[in-house]
Amino acid sequence: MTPKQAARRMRIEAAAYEVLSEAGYNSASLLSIAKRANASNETLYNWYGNKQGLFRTLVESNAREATELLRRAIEEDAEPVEALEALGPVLLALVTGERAIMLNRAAAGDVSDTGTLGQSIAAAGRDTIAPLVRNLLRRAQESNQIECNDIGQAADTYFALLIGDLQIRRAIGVLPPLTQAEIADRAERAFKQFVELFSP
Amino acid sequence: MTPKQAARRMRIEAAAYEVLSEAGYNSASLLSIAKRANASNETLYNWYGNKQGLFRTLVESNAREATELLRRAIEEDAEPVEALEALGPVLLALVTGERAIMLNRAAAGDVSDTGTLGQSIAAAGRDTIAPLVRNLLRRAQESNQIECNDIGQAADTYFALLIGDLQIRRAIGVLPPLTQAEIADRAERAFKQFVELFSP
DNA sequence: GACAAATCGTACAGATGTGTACACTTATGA
DNA sequence: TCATAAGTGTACACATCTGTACGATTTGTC
Repeated sequence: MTPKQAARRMRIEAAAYEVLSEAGYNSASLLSIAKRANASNETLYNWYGNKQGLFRTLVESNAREATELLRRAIEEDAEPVEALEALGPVLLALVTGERAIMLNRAAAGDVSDTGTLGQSIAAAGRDTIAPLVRNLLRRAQESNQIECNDIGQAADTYFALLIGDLQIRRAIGVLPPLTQAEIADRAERAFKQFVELFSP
Repeated sequence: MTPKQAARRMRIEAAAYEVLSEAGYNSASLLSIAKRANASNETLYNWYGNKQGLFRTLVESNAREATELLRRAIEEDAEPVEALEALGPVLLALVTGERAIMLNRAAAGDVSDTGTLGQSIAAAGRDTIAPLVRNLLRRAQESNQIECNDIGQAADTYFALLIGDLQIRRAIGVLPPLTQAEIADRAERAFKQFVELFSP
């Protein structure tokens, strides 16, 4: 893979996001993406196989960046409860952000087709983050900062309080992107409510 | 509108659900729906205008039934807290049910197109239910059964605890339909946590 | 600089969707 | 019973997407 090819790939994936944003998943044909990227559609077919393949790589690279960001937000703090508090705004901004929402819409459109996009999103998203949060909660439990029988259920409750139905409302287009202030508010409230529910 | 026409409409809308279920929103063409219903596509265009129009009526009739169901669940109990407890499983079953999820997927696919489906879902769904819940909470507050500064925020918290990210996970196809037991469990847990957070 | 590989631009066949048109059939109502 | 309205089945023009093909051009490598 030459540097030029890497740049080409970035240009193509940027074009894919642009077209996805303007036209939506159904109307985002490989042809239109190729044109936007000044690339040949034959190249796209060679590289990604088909539309699902292209968007699957989008999901994966997006998730890789996101996971890295979250991992940093968590591991900067040695103190688990503080780490949880720091995680909130970052995670909330990510999952309600424009890119994540567009990819979720794409996955919803792909369910009756291949269903692979949703699987990729879940695998790289929740299935990667939830274990991190469970670890955090386990450490908090061991140092008697929180109290719960079922770590998994506690993690679920945290996600529910933090994210709630924001994602689906963003996905169906009835909720504009959240402002920084809204994100901070909601994350703080979710954290406080979580602590209230699970404090010893 | 003759009875025969009403039956025809029901047949067409049932066909629309069938095709939607099998092929997804993008692939559900008016032509395929017309064929499935043994109807002429010209009739569909006359009656509904276009694809969005057809699915918008689906959303609206589905929401009308759902709201009626919820209103009954609430108003059977004079006691607001009991009504809230009774509402949980009904609401959860509705919003994670196959029809609601298919319509949400359709709305996600329609965002970059007309965006009207999402608006209809929100108008007939959350925007209709939330006021009912807020009324319930206000009554509970007046009889000192719960305590909160902001009714709207409390209602949000209730929805977050009850529904969480189940809808989006159902929509992208990574979560199978919930069983009766799962619905009952989750509703009970959400109710208990809500009470714990907002009891005086 | 020359050769080989990768990529572009364009074209193509086949399939499908949209929205409209029209002759023929069925239902509605006086 | 008969005239009018409504609906069916089929066809059409137009547009678009998919996946493939191929000569021309650019890029990487020796």
